[in-house]
Amino acid sequence: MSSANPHAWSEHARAVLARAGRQRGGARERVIELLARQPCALSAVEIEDELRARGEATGRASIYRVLDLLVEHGLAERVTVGQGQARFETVDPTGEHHHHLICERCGRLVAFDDPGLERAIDRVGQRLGMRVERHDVLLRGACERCE
Amino acid sequence: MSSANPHAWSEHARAVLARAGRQRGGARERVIELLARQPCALSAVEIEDELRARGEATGRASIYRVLDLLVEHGLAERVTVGQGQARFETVDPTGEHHHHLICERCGRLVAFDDPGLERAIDRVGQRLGMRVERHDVLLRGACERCE
DNA sequence: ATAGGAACGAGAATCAGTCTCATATTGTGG
DNA sequence: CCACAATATGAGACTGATTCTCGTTCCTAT
Repeated sequence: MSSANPHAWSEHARAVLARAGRQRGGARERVIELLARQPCALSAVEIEDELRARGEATGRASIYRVLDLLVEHGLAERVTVGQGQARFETVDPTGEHHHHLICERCGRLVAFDDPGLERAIDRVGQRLGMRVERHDVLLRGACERCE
Repeated sequence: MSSANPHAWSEHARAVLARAGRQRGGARERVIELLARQPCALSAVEIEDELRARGEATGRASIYRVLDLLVEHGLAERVTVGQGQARFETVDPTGEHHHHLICERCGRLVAFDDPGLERAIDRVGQRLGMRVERHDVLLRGACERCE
């Protein structure tokens, strides 16, 4: 789930990085632009392939660097959906966040948010005396279309 | 978190696999026995090393095969904690399950369960019209010791 | 005891992700 | 506009986990 306005996110991302003293660069620009217009999380390999397909081939190392940088600055989130690869998606500047639900029939990945779930997680953290800084929730099952 | 009674789990696992028409075999037996007595999730590599250390060296392919088989039959669960490797742990035959909380300072992995969280997840599924068959929850932060 | 399907194991292959290092860009101060 | 120092980039080697291949060995129902 990218922000409703892809442009807003990419602008925001550029601003945050500039403020952090980062110079601009082609690879970064390409990754940011691509990520900005995605409806849901992409893996690094998908990004690499997609950029190459568009004739904007970009070094793998740069892609991972940009992704790390975005995550580090809270601009993107690393989503671990499957077994072996991480996916990345933009984080809404307003701070809203969400979780995913994956249909094990068709592979569709859907984002959702739920205040009740967030509250339940907060309570767990308190109960266990742990400072929960982040949490990943992934629901697996059959989506409406596949049921 | 294995079942309170490791013996019960390994017996159960053997029974389920026998019922499924699987033959017995040394590698499987070794992995099941090892898994049965673990307090928490082990990675495939840890299993391989631990077995070798005990003089029960077992082929890597067999370990992964056994693990897949266990997951397939609902006897074990794949827990994706970090970036690059999966961990596996026994699933209690009674159906009870739990989630994990990882301390990002010391790497300690702790299991917990929480009915409130389960209820919140059920509600999300209903609200979204999805049949949620499984769910993964991972809380990341600082544990009491590290805070 | 034996045939045929399972299970095994060694090691090669794959795949995501990381690292290295030489080169190219960027932005600042002059 | 120029030089320079900091940063960004890319090719490709490398790593570590997992998967694949395939010949061998083990089970178990006749």
